[in-house]
Amino acid sequence: MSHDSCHCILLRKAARKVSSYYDEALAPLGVNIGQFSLLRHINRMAPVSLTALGAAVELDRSTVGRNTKVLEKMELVESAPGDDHREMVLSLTPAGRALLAEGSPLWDSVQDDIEARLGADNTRQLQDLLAAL
Amino acid sequence: MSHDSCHCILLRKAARKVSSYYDEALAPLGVNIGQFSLLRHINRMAPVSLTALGAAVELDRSTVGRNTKVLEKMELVESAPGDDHREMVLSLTPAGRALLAEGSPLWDSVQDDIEARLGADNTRQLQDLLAAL
DNA sequence: CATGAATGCGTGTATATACCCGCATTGGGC
DNA sequence: GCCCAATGCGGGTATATACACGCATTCATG
Repeated sequence: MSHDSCHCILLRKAARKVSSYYDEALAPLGVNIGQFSLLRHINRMAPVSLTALGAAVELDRSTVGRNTKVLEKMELVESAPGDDHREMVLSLTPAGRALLAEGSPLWDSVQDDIEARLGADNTRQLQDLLAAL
Repeated sequence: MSHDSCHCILLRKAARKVSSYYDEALAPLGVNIGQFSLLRHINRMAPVSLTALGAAVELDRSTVGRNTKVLEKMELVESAPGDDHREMVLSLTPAGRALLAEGSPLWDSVQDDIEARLGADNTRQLQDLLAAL
């Protein structure tokens, strides 16, 4: 069987490699794919709490908190106390929205490259397989 | 198209999720899948330098150095200066070999579970697709 | 309305991962 | 045999990620 290559390690390698594609494309904007993905989610969900954002991106709340703090320092995201004073609600700054607009075509192009390399059927198949894990 | 879900983010999610399967199985031994994978490689390649090990697992040398340092503290791996005095060569301690023997069936069982869930054909397909990325 | 449970966060700690810099050692050209 | 380039490493820094703990706030129940 395939009892030599660990599925987990192969997945990690693939994730690192593919991440680097997106990171390179977004590098001119000074953000990486993880940050860009967060910006997209914040844009769509704003004003959004850390907990809700974490649930949406399936990352630990503390992870999201630390990652968004970097985006705040870059002045792409701003946070304010929510109506519920326990919450911090996040939204994009104008600069954040601008970056999203600039980055979208770059993101699209990486996405298209990957789909072109794999083919449409294989792309769908890959997504299905990943979801089935 | 699939222009909503980022291939990269999906891959990362899948990698985290699958990693957790292996991690849970190996938890009784006190190591995670990344460490277990390193132990396997060191066992196969010993005595091996950090640079060679990094090339084998496709990780940065400094990453491998830091990860193996943890394994050294656990006394699963030992390091010694190589013939070339710039190199540090790694090998498993008896405890490391014992852990590898104990862990192998646990690793196999996660591997089997995944393959059973996907099916043999899909497993192969997934590996091919990951390699094509 | 008062109090204990639940919720939301920040921080500490640990691993994973990369890149860069500086130091030590080695090796090749002369 | 000497010197400079190449190689190997450690440590600094930065992000990614999770879990556990403690604090503040809210809410539900009596």
